[in-house]
Amino acid sequence: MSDFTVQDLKIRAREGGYVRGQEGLERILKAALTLLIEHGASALTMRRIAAECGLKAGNIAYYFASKEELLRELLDAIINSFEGAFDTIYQTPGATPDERLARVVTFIFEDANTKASARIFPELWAMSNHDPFVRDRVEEMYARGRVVLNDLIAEINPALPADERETLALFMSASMEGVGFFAGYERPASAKLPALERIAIKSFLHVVHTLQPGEISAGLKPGKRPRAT
Amino acid sequence: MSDFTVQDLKIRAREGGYVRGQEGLERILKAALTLLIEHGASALTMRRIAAECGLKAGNIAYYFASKEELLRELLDAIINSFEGAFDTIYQTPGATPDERLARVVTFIFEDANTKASARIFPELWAMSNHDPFVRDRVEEMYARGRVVLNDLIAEINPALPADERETLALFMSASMEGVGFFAGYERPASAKLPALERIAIKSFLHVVHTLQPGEISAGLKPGKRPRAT
Amino acid sequence: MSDFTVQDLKIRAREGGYVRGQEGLERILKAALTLLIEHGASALTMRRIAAECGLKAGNIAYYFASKEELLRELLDAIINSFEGAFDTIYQTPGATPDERLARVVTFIFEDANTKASARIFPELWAMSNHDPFVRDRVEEMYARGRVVLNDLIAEINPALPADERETLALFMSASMEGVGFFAGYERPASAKLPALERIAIKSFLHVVHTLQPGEISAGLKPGKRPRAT
Amino acid sequence: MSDFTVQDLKIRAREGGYVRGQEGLERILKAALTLLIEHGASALTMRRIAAECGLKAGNIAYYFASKEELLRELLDAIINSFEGAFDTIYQTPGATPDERLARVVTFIFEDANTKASARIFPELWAMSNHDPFVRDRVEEMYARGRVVLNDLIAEINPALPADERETLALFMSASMEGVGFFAGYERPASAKLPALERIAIKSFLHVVHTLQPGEISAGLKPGKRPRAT
DNA sequence: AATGAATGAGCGTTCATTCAT
DNA sequence: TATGAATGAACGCTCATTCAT
Repeated sequence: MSDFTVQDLKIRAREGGYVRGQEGLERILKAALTLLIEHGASALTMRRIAAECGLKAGNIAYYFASKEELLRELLDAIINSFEGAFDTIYQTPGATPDERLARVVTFIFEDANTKASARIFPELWAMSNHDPFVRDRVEEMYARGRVVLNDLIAEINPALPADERETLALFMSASMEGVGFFAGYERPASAKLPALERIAIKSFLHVVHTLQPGEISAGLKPGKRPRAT
Repeated sequence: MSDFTVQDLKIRAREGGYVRGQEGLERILKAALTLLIEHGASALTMRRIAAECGLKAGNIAYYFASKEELLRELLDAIINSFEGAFDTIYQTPGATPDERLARVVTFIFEDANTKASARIFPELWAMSNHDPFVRDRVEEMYARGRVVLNDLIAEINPALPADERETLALFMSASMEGVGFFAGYERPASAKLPALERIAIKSFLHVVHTLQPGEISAGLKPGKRPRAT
Repeated sequence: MSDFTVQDLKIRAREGGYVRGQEGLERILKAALTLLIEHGASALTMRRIAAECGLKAGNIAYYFASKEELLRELLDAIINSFEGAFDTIYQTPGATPDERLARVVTFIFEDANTKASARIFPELWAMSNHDPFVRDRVEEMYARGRVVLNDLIAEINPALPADERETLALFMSASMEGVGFFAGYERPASAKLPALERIAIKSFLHVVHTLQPGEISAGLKPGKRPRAT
Repeated sequence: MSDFTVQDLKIRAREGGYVRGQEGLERILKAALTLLIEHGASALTMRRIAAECGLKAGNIAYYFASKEELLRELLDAIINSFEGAFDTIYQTPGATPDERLARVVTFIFEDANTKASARIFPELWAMSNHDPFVRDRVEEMYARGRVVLNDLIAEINPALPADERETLALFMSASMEGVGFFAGYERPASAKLPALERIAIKSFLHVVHTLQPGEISAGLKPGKRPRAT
């Protein structure tokens, strides 16, 4: 995933379609992805997509009943691609759980330094604000990504109950996403990515190792907690 | 700021205008903000803004020479409002630096649970991607917010050199922003915000207290570091 | 007239108006004329006129009930100015009628080489195509200019009946106007103006001197006539 | 050409289009020409053109990428039409050069008495004032028309040097244009066209026959010349 | 006498979509 | 499959005009 490009877009097979039809479908979706990356969601007009893939606007209607349908298929393809990358990379073997956790962080940060990720994710976030379909798909993607973190937390800190484990995974995932936004590809702070990565690994490992069951549960005044650490 | 709403938008005074003109200006910018929050940046068309505030499109052009100018004034007003809130809240006195840091985290997370923040910030991020003006203003706002974190880090861990302090402030700020995205207002995980807040406070305080000068500098394999924690 | 500028615009006195009112009126009309000369009839919008004279668009409505009224007053002022110039210069004394006719031609050609004339007249012609008011005023102006030519023709060739005299005056006037269009100020052929002037004088004088009564009347095949000359 | 109408507009073939597309193109340009003739250049708005030819404004944009492009194609079509007419009529054989010159004058004056010419040319002149593209195309058209006059002058008065011949052709062309403006179709003086035509033929033939080489060159006081005729 | 504020109509243009070919 | 042609709605913006201040 750290070098995901337009070429890697995973596009659904066309039901009962001929080879030619599948080709057209892929050309259209890859053109749309290129535009999304290079010029943002506002560039996703039927005409521009058509121009980008050498077809005419009218022809796109043959493949997609509406623009909305096109966008949803594009979103599916994008998310499938990222999820595929997640699967591959999370399976990377590592000596200890700590090392494997560190490796996941490294991978996420490398990905954030990628043009495709740095451009696509903010667009997805903005879209998901007002399009429930996008919101659900994006949420689903992240949930799937958190599974790996969850497993690692369970290995490192088996005493932690499942819901607290999930909250912790969410914290780490969200934290890394935030760092990606601020210090990703072409961001002014992107030079600080290695240092941020070390901070992330250090603090994540510490909290995973030291979090006590019940420590983050409700009823405790958050303002008081810190001193206890 | 944690309950910032459209009503709180800080709008510049109109020079030499009548009362009616000032009202018009405020109606327009508040209508634009409402649309941004409720329907996203793509809803910011002159006609929709006009309809939202009960004016006609031509009259909007009387107040703003171009749509771009309107958007920039809106952005200024939004950011001024947030910065004003920052100032107020950061000045809240606290017993110890740890407590004040915890309070900042609490504040940020409360704000993330606000509809306005949860809706506005993702839009700003998406706009930033293709509008340098937006990017600069947003970046400037966050930089200003990091100053407070910086000061707190310096109090807690005076040995840390300035650049590492800044990187750490960036990490915390970005981390909180990410959590806000995932667990903010109307997000499925928003119920977990209190727990996430405790994790954030715990891990931030730990890393601020324990980070050694040079520890995050280049030359160290990030994959090896974690074990040291 | 050969050095007519915006400053020379003759503006009607404002009935019962105060000094200040007269000033405003003149500022507006001179601004309009400047725009007409510099940027053409399409630049004559209320806003641009207002901006040109330092007023606001709303204020122009105080002086002129409508844009049409403004344009008609502008047209009156322009035509009065040109007619005034006609009067002055046609009265220039000359030794012989031939010399006076030559002097008129010289004057007309000098005027054609003027920025104001070269810019204003084509606009007037275009306007007059679809605005009867403009057409009538322009026609009236030229008719008045032809009176002088008429008198000169009567002096040189007294045998010519009045209607043929008028036709001849019309021919000369129209001919000069055409040359002005092709070789006037900033036209590619404007360097040829002196030579064109000599051709005009030579041919006009010849035809005025030699035209026989009835020679141009109907009933004669125009295709046959030439050989008789 | 003397009876050039909208129907005769020469419109370029549409490449690779359907029959329907060619029809659409012609409907649009003819509608535009009709508006230019009937209501002037200011009537050439996309919506009015669309209404005139029974299409919708959006469809005009399908044929022409911009209004400017439409206007340029219209101008090309108009000028091609006039030039085509020029070619046809100038080739008309005539007994003597004098007769052929007279015939050209007759033709030009007949054309001036045409609604299309009387309306189109003033608009073209006005457009020329602020649109270099129009200026160049119009100038080119007239230059092409002058070639015929040039050839006739060379036949009648071979001693005249080329540049003086060209100046003389310009004078005649401009003179006729001016007469067309004053006495063309629907002008109050249009009844006098036959008489003006005879004057033109008489005076043109005289000056072409009698002009001496060098006579119109610089150095001679124009005010003195006339007496010599 | 002048400005500020507002309107309704229209501008050139782009958009997603439909449908015949 | 693919294009050409057409539509209706909306876009940002300018216009002349009106009216309260």
